[in-house]
Amino acid sequence: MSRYKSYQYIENLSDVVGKEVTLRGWVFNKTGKGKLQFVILRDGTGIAQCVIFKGNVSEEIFEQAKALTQESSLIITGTVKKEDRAPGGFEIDVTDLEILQLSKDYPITPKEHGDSFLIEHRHLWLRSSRQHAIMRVRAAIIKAIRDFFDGNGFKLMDSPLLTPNACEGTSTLFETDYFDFGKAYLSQSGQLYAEASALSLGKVYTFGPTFRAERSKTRKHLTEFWMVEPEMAFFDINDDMDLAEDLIEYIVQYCLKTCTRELATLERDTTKLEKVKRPFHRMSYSEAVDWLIKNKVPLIQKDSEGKDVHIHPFPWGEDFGTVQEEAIMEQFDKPCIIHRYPVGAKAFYMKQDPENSKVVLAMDMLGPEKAGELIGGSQREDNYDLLLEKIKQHDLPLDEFKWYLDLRKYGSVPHSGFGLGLERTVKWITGAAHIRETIPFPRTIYRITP
RNA sequence: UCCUGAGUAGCUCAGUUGGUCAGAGCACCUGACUGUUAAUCAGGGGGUCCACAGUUCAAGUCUGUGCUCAGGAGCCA
Repeated sequence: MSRYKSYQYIENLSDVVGKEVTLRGWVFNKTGKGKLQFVILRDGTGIAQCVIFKGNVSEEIFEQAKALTQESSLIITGTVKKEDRAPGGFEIDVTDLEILQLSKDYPITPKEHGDSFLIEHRHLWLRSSRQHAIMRVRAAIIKAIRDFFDGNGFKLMDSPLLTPNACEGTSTLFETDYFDFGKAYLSQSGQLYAEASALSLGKVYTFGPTFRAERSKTRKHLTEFWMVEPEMAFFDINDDMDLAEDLIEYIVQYCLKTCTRELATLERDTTKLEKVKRPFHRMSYSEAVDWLIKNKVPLIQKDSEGKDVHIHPFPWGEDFGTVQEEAIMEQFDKPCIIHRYPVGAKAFYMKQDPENSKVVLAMDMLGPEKAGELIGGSQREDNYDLLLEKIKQHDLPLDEFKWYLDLRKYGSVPHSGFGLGLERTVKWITGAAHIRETIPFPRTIYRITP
């Protein structure tokens, strides 16, 4: 057996009550009272209280214990006992300890800190209990996503990150100058490639980072974020919405089951998450507009002087902003899908509704508790001529989309898909105040370090 | 890009109408303490009040410009 397999971790202490163990970790906190020192040790899997009593160890060991500082690294040996007074529920009666490195002036104290101080110390902030819990929930959500798709006949088919053009034709792209043949861009969506993959493997998903050079500066936006995008041959918009509901229900229920301790650390009200069961709410864009009009929610626009202008009643055809989405979601305690948006509000590749040429077969899933847009998806335009027309209308470079049009030329089928924003999902489930807490090292418009 | 707000000790902040106004708590150092949970008690060190210019007898405080940060709009997941 290799050596590391015998390492004892705090999360498994319940198996070794009464035995002597050796733990490796960092000083999370320390308090003392004369001849008695309490060291809260963290090892990545949890925290355990280690007690050093002057009478039980050599003078040298006791002096070392007294000198320990926050985030010093150490190896500690002692007997495990169950102790309700101790954080974590177990206590180590220490017989020996070895300091690996004594930390000095660790910047993040157990007291309060401001947002910008913490984000500047993100590399250390990750060690604190809330951030630790959020990262564990993030890992659980990623596992839930992969388990869900792998268990339902999907194949992982990753899309390239370097692309020759904008997927949705907007100008919010990061440029690179490396290639001799001209500019290349960082991908803002893997969808177009996922469509090609779906026509090979049937049901696929692509899961990776995406990049948006939008100059957004809010607690819901990142410049670099992760997105999972399933794409399914033969799925229509209704299948697409059903799948989105199944996925979200699975993720939330998986987290409730496996992240009890983390959600408790985060003081998340889990009764709200327990309500996230199918069927979710659904309404068409037109029904949503009727609701906004009935409830006197205006369209808010800026005039030439930058002042807000409230427009009553909400005009059909305008896209929803945060005000409209939050107003609609206030009445619901589980997600709501809004579908069949006006043609002008959505991307070029979305299929026109055969029953109403003014709308496309698009759908957005909004989360409760001000979670915002979690999912955006659609049935794709599968008719060659209509898609060609749309590409021309949007002034997109036809050369770059030739391969994409081929998908409608050689065995075109109805197909659908959607994108789920990973960090927005993490933010919602953990109740994190800001999206930058939901990714290990956030990239935003004014921050690239650490 | 636009709008709003903030910048004082390592951290979080107070500082009134311009005049003992360089302050507190925490962190750190020294000492006391056998049950601490953000321990407690006593003592100690620690400052480019974001920068520059201006008004004034006098600016942390008022004015202007700049810098940095925050979160909201738009855009989006």
